[in-house]
Amino acid sequence: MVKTEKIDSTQERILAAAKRVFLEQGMAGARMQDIADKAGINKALLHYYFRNKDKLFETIFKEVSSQFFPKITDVIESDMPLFGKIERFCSEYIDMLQKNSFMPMFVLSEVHKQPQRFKERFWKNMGPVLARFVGEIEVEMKKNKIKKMSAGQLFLNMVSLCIFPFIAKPLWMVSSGMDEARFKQFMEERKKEVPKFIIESIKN
Amino acid sequence: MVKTEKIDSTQERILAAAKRVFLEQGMAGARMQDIADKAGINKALLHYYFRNKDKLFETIFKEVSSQFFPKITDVIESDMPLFGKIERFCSEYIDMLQKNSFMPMFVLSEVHKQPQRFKERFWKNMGPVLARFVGEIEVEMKKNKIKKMSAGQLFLNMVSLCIFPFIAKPLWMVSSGMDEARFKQFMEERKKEVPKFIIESIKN
DNA sequence: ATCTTTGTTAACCTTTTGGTTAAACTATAT
DNA sequence: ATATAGTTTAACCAAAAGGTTAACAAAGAT
Repeated sequence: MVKTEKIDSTQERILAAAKRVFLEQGMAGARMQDIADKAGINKALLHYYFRNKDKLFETIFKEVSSQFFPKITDVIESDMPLFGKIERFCSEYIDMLQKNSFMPMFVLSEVHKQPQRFKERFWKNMGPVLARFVGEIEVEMKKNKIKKMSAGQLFLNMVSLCIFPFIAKPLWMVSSGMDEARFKQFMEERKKEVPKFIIESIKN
Repeated sequence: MVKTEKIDSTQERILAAAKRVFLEQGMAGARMQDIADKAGINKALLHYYFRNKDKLFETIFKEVSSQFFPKITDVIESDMPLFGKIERFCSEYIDMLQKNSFMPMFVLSEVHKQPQRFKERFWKNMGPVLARFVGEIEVEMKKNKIKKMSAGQLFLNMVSLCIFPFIAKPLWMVSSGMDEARFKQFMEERKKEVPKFIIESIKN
């Protein structure tokens, strides 16, 4: 029906605008007026759809963060060899971040400012996912396929190498003189470089 | 003289308070009243010392960011072998960040929000520093001491592994269940783990 | 002693910002 | 046609936040 279509389109325009503004400015820096403008609507209408800034933010944060925490499960449960899994994880994760390059800064910055709130509202069953990956790594170590090292450190290395470049992107572009296209290409190379770098380091 | 001492002590209390608040909340989230309270003074006095929020922020940002951008020069110009330099760089940098763990998120988040402003006001002669390090790496590659790879990628890997853990610290603590002490220990181990990880990967 | 400069405060002003209201418009069902 | 429920807006409000003023205190300089 026409009605539903229109409701959806307005709501979607709001969500799209809110996402853009929140990702760029963060919760504290975002202005409701700015969101309304970018959605092409009146500010009151914003409050009609989402009672207040907090509710709107939470909606966006939920959506964005659910994407940010990668579904490692798929990769782990596949029956590839460990190195293949690392390759796939890095490559797919970097690829996803490339399409949402503001995501890491947004999520981590907000968690940074309100870790307690984050823990209470968003941290459901993320623990097991990490634990499973760490577990698998430890198995490979015992089988002597890879060097002995802290699985936690290795995991942190992996995500650091994938995520950090997007957090440092503006700084990196300014200091290296790369433009958007060149940066994209640089990240493209990284999809292969990062897993190679990791595997080279841990293989026995 | 007594006079100067008192001026300094008030100004220093302001700067200390401002640093704390800006590092925790960022420019947009920081409140002048909050800074005044934490410095134990009237809000008007804040404006007496620093004309406005922007000026105060700039003062803090300058100070913090100058620390954040490490003086690689020292390390590079020393006549250690490359691997020694990498070890020293990582270890010293992680050590410094451990004493200022909010620094990375603060600097990068602000650069992220206003890259243009940052470029104009703060980006003086940082280029050469990076270039020099990259240059040295390329020399080692030609001497076949290390594997051939993009020096830019390698440099980005290095800083990623050093900096990212502090950006993800709150998230990591929540998801791994580490407390402050355990995290500190974890980072302590990292001072050796990171350079080891890198060297293991690049050595020929 | 008193004049001047510097430091400090309480009270006030202005702008920004999140949020509300009441009225108008739209579409659909009766 | 008209009642009704949902959508949209202009105008408004209250609180928060940045910033200013004018008066007062402290310390030196004359």
